[in-house]
Amino acid sequence: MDVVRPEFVPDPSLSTAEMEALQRDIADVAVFDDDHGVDPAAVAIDGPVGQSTLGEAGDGAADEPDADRPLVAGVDQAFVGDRAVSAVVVLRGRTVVERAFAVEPTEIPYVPGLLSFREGGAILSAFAELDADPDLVFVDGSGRIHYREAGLATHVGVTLDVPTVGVAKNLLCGTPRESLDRKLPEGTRVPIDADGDVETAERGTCIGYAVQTRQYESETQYVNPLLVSPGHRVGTETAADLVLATAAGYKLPEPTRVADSYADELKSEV
DNA sequence: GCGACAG
DNA sequence: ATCTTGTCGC
Repeated sequence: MDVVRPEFVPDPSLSTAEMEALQRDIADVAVFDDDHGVDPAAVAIDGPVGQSTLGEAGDGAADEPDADRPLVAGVDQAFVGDRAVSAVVVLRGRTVVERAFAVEPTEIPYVPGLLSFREGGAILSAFAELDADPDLVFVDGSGRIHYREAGLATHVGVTLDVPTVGVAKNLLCGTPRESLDRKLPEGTRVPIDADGDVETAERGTCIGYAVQTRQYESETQYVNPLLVSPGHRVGTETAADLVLATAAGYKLPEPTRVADSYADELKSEV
């Protein structure tokens, strides 16, 4: 996959003010509505909990049950010393059809709100190595849940012009409509509203959801929800639907989970 | 000055 | 993100 909007490629050498200005430009062209053709039901991974399997080279369409299903990718980063490893995995249903990666030196430290300038370059390089063009990409981090509505998932989605969903484990900004500090049942979603920290959105606008993909049986112990938001060309509600549909018995959606372990695997080899 | 802050 | 042992549970 190649960059479609070169003017948005993250440049770590920009000043903070320039980075923030670029994010505003990105948010201006980002589409937080459905424009993707992916039916959550078509990407749903159901049945018993099981690991995604690597597709075999000789698989023909005849015995491939997922042949007509959408391609969904997951991307995740790991760090080795001063280098970032970005790993992309493409799934069709539960089958891994392609993997790609890139290793690049980290130019700048992590700064909340400017994550895409630290990790975006490696991600784009990994996608440049990818032959497939996925119908949807899950990115590890926020999308619209961001100070300028231009988080990592939005930045990557707009630059590649591919539908993306942001999946984060922690909340960057915004206010949950109800407390998340309690045990939420599996399948629950709690709206995240823009607050004073979100400069570009009217206060009260729903910019994402806390999504409970998994929960324990136990009464006292509980799993924290994921924080899901549109990256690009996906609506807020649909972003939550897609995450719930692709969570196969684990907290993380399957594409993200598989990209996670691939990044770990690469870390040992690099 | 103090608190908050994706990965 | 990363540094790390044991431990609870299916």
